[in-house]
Amino acid sequence: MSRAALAALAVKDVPMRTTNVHDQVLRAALDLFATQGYATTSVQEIVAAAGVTKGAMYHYFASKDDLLFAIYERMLSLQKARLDQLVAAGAERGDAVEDVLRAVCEDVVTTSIELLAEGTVYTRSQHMLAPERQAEVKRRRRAYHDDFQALLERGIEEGVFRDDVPPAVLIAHFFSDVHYLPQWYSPAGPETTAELAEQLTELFLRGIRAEPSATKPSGGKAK
Amino acid sequence: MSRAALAALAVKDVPMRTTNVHDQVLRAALDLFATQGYATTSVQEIVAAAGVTKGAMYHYFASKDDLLFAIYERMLSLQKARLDQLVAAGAERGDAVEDVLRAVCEDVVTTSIELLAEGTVYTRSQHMLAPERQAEVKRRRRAYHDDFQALLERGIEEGVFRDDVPPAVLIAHFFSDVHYLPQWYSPAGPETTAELAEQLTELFLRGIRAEPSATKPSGGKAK
DNA sequence: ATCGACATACCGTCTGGTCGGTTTGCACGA
DNA sequence: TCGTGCAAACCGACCAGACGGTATGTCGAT
Repeated sequence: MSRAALAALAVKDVPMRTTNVHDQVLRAALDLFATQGYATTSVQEIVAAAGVTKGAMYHYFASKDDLLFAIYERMLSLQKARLDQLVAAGAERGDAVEDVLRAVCEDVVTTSIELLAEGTVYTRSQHMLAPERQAEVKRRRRAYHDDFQALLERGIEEGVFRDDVPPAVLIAHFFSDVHYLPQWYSPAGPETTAELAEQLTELFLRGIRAEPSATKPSGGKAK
Repeated sequence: MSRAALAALAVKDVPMRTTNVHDQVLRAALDLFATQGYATTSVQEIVAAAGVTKGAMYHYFASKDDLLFAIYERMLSLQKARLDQLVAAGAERGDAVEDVLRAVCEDVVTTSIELLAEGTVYTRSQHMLAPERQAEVKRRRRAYHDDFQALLERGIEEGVFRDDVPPAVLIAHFFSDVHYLPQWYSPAGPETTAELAEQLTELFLRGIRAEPSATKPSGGKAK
């Protein structure tokens, strides 16, 4: 059931509204922002690429900034929903922390590859957002990290993850991989998305696992 | 000796020319580009912050783009020089691959923290460079990665690093940490730079080491 | 007749870059 | 020591154009 629910959260299903213009403009903006950057893309270019007029665009969006924020909003909502979904499913099944974390990490990588253009924009253009919007993005990302951190801390308490590195560093270590994807990953490359997600997740997990030596007396829960 | 040579490559020693104006303008540009972004910073702002006039600036720099490229140039030269230095020193001493790699990684992290502003600009503004300049940056970074990859491949051949993940993925896994630093690291944070460099390097190395099981018959070289 | 969905023409602002001119630093001959 | 010449350093007013955004109008559906 939860698996089906997760599948229902596929990228394409997150609404870009039903209006055609809204849709088209946002798609064109995402594409242009990702390839040319926000500042170097004019509203004229966007509406031309979308096949609409400036009047139409400004009927649906308050400003160019609004257009940019819509891209962030969509991405943040989607990723947060998937994370919540996976954590809830893991809790329901009583999965071991490491299994939940592995599922989460692989999902984040996979989703980030599907949202490669959004990822490019996210990294490059965050500082172009209006200050209040920037704060909103930070707030949302913070909320996301908190959920992720809770997972890590549970693992640390259970003794399966190392406790000699601050959780903040562990988080940065993982999300660096995710945020770096748009800068090197090419769909034309040799690996499949799933393989890459597995590999990156494995590298991360291997790095953060507690040393097998000096196991605590607390009962280890086998898978 | 090589240690002294490395120390001689400190950040501050890389020339920003001796002319005061050149110096001042570049510093102001770096600062503003890092905080506001390239496109949203006007030449007027830069020269005002540097305390010079536009005429003076255009006497030393051909264009705004030139200003941006100078920042990249400086950073790339410095990092490449340090990498070469460390690899050469390791070869001279006959160090084990893992020790050389550890030294390199820690140095990259440390240097990247010293060049935090440059790192911010690097990630955000690469697409604003003139196409030829963009290609030049890519070329330089490629050269850097090739040296790094040689190190990894030597380790893989010797059996100390895992061979079930492509080197390209291993490289991305490490440099993601480096490139992500400007987005989360704060000098006001709890860890010292050296600690953080050690931690990130350790996480990386732990991830890429070959499994201790199934050791190859080739003689393992103990440290 | 009212309203949402657009189209079109237009505006004020700001930008990167230029250019003619002036000042400064300095070698050199008398 | 002083003038002289000359190039490099520097000034700042100016420009052409592009940009985000708006005001006003049209049109079909209800």
